[in-house]
Parts: sequence; structure tokens; C-alpha cells
Amino acid sequence: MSIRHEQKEQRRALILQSALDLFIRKGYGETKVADIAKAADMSMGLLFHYFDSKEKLYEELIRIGCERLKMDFNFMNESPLAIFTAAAEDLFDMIRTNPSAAKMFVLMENAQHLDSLSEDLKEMLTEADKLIKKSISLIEKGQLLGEIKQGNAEALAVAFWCSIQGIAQYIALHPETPCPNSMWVISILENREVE
Amino acid sequence: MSIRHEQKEQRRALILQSALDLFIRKGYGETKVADIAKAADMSMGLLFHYFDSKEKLYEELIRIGCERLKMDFNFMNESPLAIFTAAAEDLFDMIRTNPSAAKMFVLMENAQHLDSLSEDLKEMLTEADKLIKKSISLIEKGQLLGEIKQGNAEALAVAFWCSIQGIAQYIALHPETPCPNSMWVISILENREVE
DNA sequence: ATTTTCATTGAAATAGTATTCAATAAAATT
DNA sequence: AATTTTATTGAATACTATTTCAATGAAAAT
Repeated sequence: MSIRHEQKEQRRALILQSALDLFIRKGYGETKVADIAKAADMSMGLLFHYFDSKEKLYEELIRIGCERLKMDFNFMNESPLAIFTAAAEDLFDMIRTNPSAAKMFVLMENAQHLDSLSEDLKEMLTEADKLIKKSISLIEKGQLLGEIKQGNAEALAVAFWCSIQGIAQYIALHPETPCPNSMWVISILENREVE
Repeated sequence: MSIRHEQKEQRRALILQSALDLFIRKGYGETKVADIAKAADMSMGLLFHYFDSKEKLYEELIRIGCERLKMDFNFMNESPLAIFTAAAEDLFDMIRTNPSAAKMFVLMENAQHLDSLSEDLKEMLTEADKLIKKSISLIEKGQLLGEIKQGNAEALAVAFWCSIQGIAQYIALHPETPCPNSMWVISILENREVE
């Protein structure tokens, strides 16, 4: 059980990789099974030997994405701005060093708006929105401390997370581009008034 | 020639509006003509009375988007940072006041990665990338003047424009959310070192 | 009032895609 | 070496989505 077993894993991985790239470039619906098979250099028939359906393949990708991208930022002892700084650094490191992680990031975002998705998967995916909601109170705390600039806390949270999202998306689609510095998005939050 | 003529315009507008919303939420491929017809409360047959095909409908939206969103930032006399500030203000005003403009913004971004699109439309759409390229020299100028922080100019341009893109996308999909302040994304570029 | 035009529909035709399957070749097991 | 298992393909099938069309009714023109 060696040659076959190894090849099986490799092929599965190749399919997943090709599909991920196509899904984030063209979207789920415009990506045809034929496209994926072609990108992975195999017949459509064989692809269905590895995955029951296009949807199952997609769901597998989301499951992998959930694994990799799960991150809580619950360092209760640190200051709010330090928590955001650490989170941004982690994400940008991931985006910079691991191209497929950046792609995953985009996939997860896109998947949220897809109707035909099993309920348990949808639940996993509402993370992003929760991230914004969870940030609000942290931002308010930082504003009291004078670390974070004044303004509507929800709008600040949206600005911060969506900037990262937008940048991740660009880097995922244009991997050769120099990756921005994580501190640059921190300046969205940072209060630079002199007290 | 009044009742019919008015209704015709209204229906066309309603189709375009419904389609735009669906396209940015679900993507082109996952949006079925049946969905659009249902959202616009008419039969599929009638939809095809107004538009020759799903693709033509999509192209019409892009054409409208190009009209509305065309903007050069060629104020050669102003300082680089002032130019970026003005551009960000314009865009955020648009996003804040006109929900369908925000949606257009997202549509245009998504459309770039769509294969099946006539060449002339594709050409109109490469704007966004050009925007980043055009910004680079302006950023370098600002860095020399000390207005804009140090760092790779292309990466700064990506950070700036993609942040706006990410925020616009979120607001388009969640119109009830409070809109971030345009100055917040300017702080991505702004140099706050004391000279 | 009659005719013409056109908005509208639902169903039928067409086209496009996902999925299955029977046949084959190659690897593993006996 | 013979047998079983499984990877692989290309064609057949089932399914889904788009597009066309003939029929109907309502507005406009005569």
C-alpha cells in the first residue's frame, strides 16, 4: 500500500488546490467541474472518483479553511490596541508566507453569501461578522484609554477588518505583489492626537 | 405613448437593480435568471423581452458602472496626500449616500476576473489595477515631501486602495452599517513621524 | 369600433453542466 | 501466475438553466 496511497493523497491535494484557485478567481458558479479537472490535469470522471460532487469538494475546502483560520484573540491581559496589533501581525504573516492561506481567507469570505450550503457549514462561517461585533467593545475600551481614535466603534471595526480583508483578497489574486506592512492598517485605529 | 413608455423604463430599472444586488451577493454564475425574474417580480419570459441574455444584462450593468465611477485624480497642482484625501472623500461620500453606487463598485471589482466578457468591456475594467499603478509615483513624491510614510510604494498603494475596496464591499452588502470616515484610511498613508 | 402594437405568460426547445457508468489498464494481493 | 482491487477514461445520462415561442390580453392608434 504505497505507490497508490501516496498518489491518492497527492491527487486529492492537487484537486483541492486547483479548485481553490479557481473558486476565488471566478466564483463557485462560474467554475465548472471541467475547469477544475483541466487545471488538475485529469478527466472529469476521475475527479468524481475523488469527490462525490462539486459541492462536497467546495465544502471540504471550507472545512480546511475553518481549521486553519480559526483564531481567537482573547488575550485579556493585553491592551486593546496591542490585541489588534497582534491579530493583524498574525494575519499578515499568514498572507505573506502562505499563499494558499490567503486564498482560503478569500474563499471563506465569499462562501458566506452562498445559499446552497449546509447549515453547519454556514454556522462556521459567520465568524467574520462575529469578529466585527466582538471588536466593538474592545475598541470602546481602547478609546477610553486614549489608545484608539474617537469615532463610531462599529465603523472603526468595519474599517479595520475590511481593510485587512480587501488587502488579503488582492494578495491572494496577485501573489507577486509586495505585501503591505501590518502596522499600516493599525494606523486606522491608532489615536495620534497629543493628549 | 406614456403609460407603456414609463413602465418600460421602470421595469428595466427594476431588473437592473435586482440583478445588481444578486450579482454582488451571489456572484454571476450562482445568480440564475429565474432568481432575477423572481426578485423583479416577473416571468423569465418577460425578462428576456427587456434583455437579450443574462450576459447582456450583466454587461449593461458594467457599462452603467463605468459611467458612474469614472474618476481621474489629476489635480497636478495639489500635494500628493491632498489628492488621495480628496479621492477617498469622494468615494466614501458616494458609498455613504448612494447604496447602488457602492454595489457598482463591488460589481466592477468582481467583473475583472470573469472570463466570458467582451474585450472592450474588459479593457474598461482594468481601471482598478491602473489606479494602483498610477498611485505609485504619486506616493513616492509624497514620501520625498515627508507627507507619506516610508515603505514600499506599491505596497502602500495596495494597502490604501484595497482597504477602500474592502470597506465598500462590506457596506454594499450590509447597507445598514455605519460608514467609516474617509480620513481613517488616509492614516494608512500619512506620515506621523516628527521631522 | 377596429386594428395594430406590444407587454406578458407558461410551456416547449435548446444548450450547458454535473454525474454516472461500462470498459480498460495498472497496481496490489493471493 | 492468477485474482482482486482500484485508478483512469470517454461516452452516456440526468439534470439544470437559458432562451425561444405561440398564445393572450391590454394599451395605443386608426
